[in-house]
Amino acid sequence: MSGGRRTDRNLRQEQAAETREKLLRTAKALFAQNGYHGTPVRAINREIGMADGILYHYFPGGKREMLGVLLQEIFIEKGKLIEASSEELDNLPLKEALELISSRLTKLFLEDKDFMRILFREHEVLDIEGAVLLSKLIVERHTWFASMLESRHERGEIRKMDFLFAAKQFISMNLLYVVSSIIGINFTGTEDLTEYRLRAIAHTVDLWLVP
Amino acid sequence: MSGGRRTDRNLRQEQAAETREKLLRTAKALFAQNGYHGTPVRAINREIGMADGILYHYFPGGKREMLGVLLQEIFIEKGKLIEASSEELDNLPLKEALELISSRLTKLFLEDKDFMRILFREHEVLDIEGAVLLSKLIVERHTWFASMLESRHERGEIRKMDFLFAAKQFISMNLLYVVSSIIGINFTGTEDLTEYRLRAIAHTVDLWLVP
DNA sequence: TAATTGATTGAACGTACGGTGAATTAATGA
DNA sequence: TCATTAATTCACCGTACGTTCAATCAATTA
Repeated sequence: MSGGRRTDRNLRQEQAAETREKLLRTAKALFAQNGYHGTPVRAINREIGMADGILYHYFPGGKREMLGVLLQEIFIEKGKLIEASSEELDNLPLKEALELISSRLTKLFLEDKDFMRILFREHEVLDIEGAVLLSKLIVERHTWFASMLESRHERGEIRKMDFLFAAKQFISMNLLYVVSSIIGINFTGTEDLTEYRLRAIAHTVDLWLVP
Repeated sequence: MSGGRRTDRNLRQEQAAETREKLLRTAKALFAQNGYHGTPVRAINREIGMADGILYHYFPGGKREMLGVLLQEIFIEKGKLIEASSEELDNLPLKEALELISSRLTKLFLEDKDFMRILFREHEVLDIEGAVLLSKLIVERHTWFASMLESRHERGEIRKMDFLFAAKQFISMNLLYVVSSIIGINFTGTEDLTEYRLRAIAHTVDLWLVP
């Protein structure tokens, strides 16, 4: 109207993309809040104030396709986080290194806690191997962490031990808390995550440092 | 007919109890196989070859009531298992004691693995605090285990450390494997449970024994 | 302006499910 | 034998859900 020609090439495309994006964001929020099975397609449409058919215009595969798209999104994001600055860890003292690893691992899962719950509680709805991707992510960290421990041993910082298992143990302890909090069953006897993590690290350092 | 008086007091009661029991056993099997939400009431009735209304005759609360009954059953059973022979552990060498604890913990969860999955994946269907009971069961083991460690330290068998946390760590490592296998996501990078447990124990003993 | 394209609508479909209740059947006790 | 009791049947209800599609509307283009 009052504006000039056309500020963007096509308004339609732009609005369509916006609608699609709104659908995705709303679905993610509702999935997080009520779970996948707990979220009717209608609730998503209603939430953005559009009619029932709209979701199938953008996602012919329906609800399931949306979940797939969202999971891929999440995994790409997580991948970036965990890859960040692997080498700087080597130069930190054991305690700080453990602290960093622990906090990253925790963040990795808990920053999308409500949504991640779908992976744990409803992952049978996925044909794609979301679960496999996730466990690969973790298992690869085991060997990576173990080799870090080994080099620390060679530097004389920590005692000799089964490094792979030490890595598994440390990661397990952190993971169990996270998994517990995601599936809603407290296995660790702790409410306060930060305190738990700090004590876990102190305990581990105490056992690992050369006597 | 050919038999004498009446071998049992009342045939009706007997058959009714049998029907009720058949319903429970069938429900447990189907719940384990397909999950709670994945098991229609009709499937249970069809499986025992009876009509649709029958389930509500014995369980007015429907499907949900059945799950409640089954969970109580399971928890009573588990309680008995974990209580067994606490003191004999004290007299075993560290390695054997850890082995026993680890195997009991594993058995506790895995002997009803398929059914336990409901607790982890669908426990939101329960008003009753099945999850709370379960975590209590675990957390109480932490302190029990920690005090066992402390007395071993006083006997000079193991080094000084944060005993509560040592207990948590050991139990966590075992639990994570079990939880992984129940929810179907491999967090431990291991397929063979027995080997995993043995190595975990060897690693732990190595760290704990007095140098 | 007129034709075209595709985004959006909303009523409707089919199905699966949990649940109900009056009718039926068979065992029980008088 | 007959009345009573309760186990069992099954047709039926209401609802929630995922999904479809012909119709409508608005933006774009010729």
